Amino acid sequence: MKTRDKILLASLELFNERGERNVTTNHIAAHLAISPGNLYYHFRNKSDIIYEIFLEYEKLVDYYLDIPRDRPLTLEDLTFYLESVFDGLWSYRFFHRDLEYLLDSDPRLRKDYREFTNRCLAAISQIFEKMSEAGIIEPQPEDLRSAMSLNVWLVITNWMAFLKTAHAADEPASLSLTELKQGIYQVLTLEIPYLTPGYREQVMALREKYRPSLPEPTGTGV
Amino acid sequence: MKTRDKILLASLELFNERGERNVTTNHIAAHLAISPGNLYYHFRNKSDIIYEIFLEYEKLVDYYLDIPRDRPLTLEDLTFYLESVFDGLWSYRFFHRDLEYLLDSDPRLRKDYREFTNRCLAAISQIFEKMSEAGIIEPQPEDLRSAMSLNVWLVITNWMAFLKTAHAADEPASLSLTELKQGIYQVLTLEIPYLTPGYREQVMALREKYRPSLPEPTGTGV
DNA sequence: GTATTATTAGAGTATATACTCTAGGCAGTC
DNA sequence: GACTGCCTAGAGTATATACTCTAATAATAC
Repeated sequence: MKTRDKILLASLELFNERGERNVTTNHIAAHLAISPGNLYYHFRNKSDIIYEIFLEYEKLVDYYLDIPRDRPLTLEDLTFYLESVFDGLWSYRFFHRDLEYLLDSDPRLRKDYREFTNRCLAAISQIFEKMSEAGIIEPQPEDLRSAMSLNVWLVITNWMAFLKTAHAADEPASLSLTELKQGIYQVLTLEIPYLTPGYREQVMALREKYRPSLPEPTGTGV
Repeated sequence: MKTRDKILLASLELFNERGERNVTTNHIAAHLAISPGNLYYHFRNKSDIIYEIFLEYEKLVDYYLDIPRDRPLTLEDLTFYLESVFDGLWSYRFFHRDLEYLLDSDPRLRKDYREFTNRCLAAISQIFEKMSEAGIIEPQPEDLRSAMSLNVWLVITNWMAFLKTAHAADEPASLSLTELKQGIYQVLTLEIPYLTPGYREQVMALREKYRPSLPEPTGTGV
């Protein structure tokens, strides 16, 4: 593997583990046992590394959220979208953690991320539309659909942050992909009232699969 | 005003404006035209300052979310809760921005914040319960109510972060309290399907007041 | 007034961080 | 073997950051 790619991979790994704020370029170089000079030969600065990682993330999600135009949506599609999006979120989980700071320090990233958000919102909205065409949910006015899409987006992108704050610091391996996917339970909660009688039970069963195991997802602990 | 209080106030102001990460103790001291030594006479470290600000925030929200036990809830109550919570969010907006980092660097804060979250979730849940008692929304099973409360919490606490990312960097005074309160529109969106026929119109009218003025709240801009 | 305590200034420090610069190695090519 | 272009090492730097230390000043108590 090329040094350049190794740097991207190691950065992503360290960022995810410790948070971008706690990972310096020197850490990354040390982790790879290469010199800082070497790292800076491949990337102009830290922002550039982050930007390239974002491009990967963007590509991945765009790929997942490619909605078929030629056929109606199925429940399997819905499951796939949800699972995929949370997988992506997990793989690039450092990103949403320090989002504001990252966007403030890189105008390119800010612009791209804004467009990315808009694409995601449009995709979510489209999924709703096709779900109603498929008779899974009741049709909704445009208005409501876009407000709901936004709520879905808010829940998805912030579920992880919530989980982290809900955890006690000393809990080992304090966040797992399984836990993260309980976010799907939360997203499906948003859709419950709109389900058609024909699909209600199936979706509720799907939702049940992601129900948090603890009585309270926040884990009062004390 | 005592120096100690001035430090807290200036810190909050600077944190809100520039983000905690971009504000050093030296900045705070300089802003107040006092010496770093003076600042450290009053606070052991930066974490202590943040912790005390959190205590204020906590106190404020706890005060707002004190649910009356002796009488049913009205729509005015609901409006008050929503307005107040977003006011609080606005006044201490730096806090949710760097939340994860802050919690990671101060175990005290982590513990307190977790309990705070649980109290808020309980309050939201209670509001739902009392709203159904008052006949504003249909009664819901405990299960659904707590999942919905969590969604409300996610939307509320992350609405601001979303707004900031949706903004272009160069927009002047890039975030206003008015805009922030469009979050109320999003929260009320969550409740629409559960409204009773008797209250539906009133709540929808209330929601309408907070509707974003732009066609798309994300402001494609380009 | 004097003693005591609370506050303040301001220079200073250890450490970290992002990033630079120079010198050189290594692979291929003629 | 020498030239070229890509890659790498590693020492080094300017700046920032959180925080300390000492001495002086104001406030208060008696």
